[in-house]
Amino acid sequence: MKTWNDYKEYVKSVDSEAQKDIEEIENIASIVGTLIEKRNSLGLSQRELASMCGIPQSSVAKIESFKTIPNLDTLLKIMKPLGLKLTVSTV
Amino acid sequence: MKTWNDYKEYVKSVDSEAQKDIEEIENIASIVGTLIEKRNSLGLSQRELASMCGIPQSSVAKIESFKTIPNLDTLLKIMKPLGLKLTVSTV
DNA sequence: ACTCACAATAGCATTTATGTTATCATAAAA
DNA sequence: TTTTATGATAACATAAATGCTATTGTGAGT
Repeated sequence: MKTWNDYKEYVKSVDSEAQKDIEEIENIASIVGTLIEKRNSLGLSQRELASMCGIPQSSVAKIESFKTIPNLDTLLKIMKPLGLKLTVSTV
Repeated sequence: MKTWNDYKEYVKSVDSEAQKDIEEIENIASIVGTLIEKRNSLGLSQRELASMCGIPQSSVAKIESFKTIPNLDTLLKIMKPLGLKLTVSTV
């Protein structure tokens, strides 16, 4: 069983430019992962959350399952009822 | 001369559901505004920043002038060379 | 077995962001 | 006055997200 790190190292060995793409993927995964955890910790189903956001359940599912990368406005719509906010800070 | 707050109050008086839309707009404006300030403080032109991101200058301009709301991945591409990161936190 | 809630997915239309290239208006500098 | 750099914008094609509706597979509970 290969781990995510195994794939990461492989991709970087094949494509030296992959580093920043990988960082971006992990960044997105981290943000979306936080959404999922928060939704679960609040005991909300995708349908419930979606109706709070005013977006369809299918859109929530696509984002949570990494089928699509959300727009900033959609992301904020979802974060709002979860009590989450997006902050820009310096590295 | 009407201010942004004047328009805000007017819209809210006409549409009571407008509150969260307004918050979302201000949230996006805050994030994009930070990008603009940071780019300027670094003395970078849109063209220079765009080439660092691997995206066209027109895309940067459209986002900075609020012609489009960026995707999460595009936003992260732009933030990277500016030394900015996106953080999810609880309200 | 049956029901129920759930996440995932499918098909389709529509909207929107993105890429590409080029141009425009402006202001600053030569 | 004539470059030069800059941000904004235009037109078009393509890619992608979203909305809408419905369905599927799965697991929990009855």
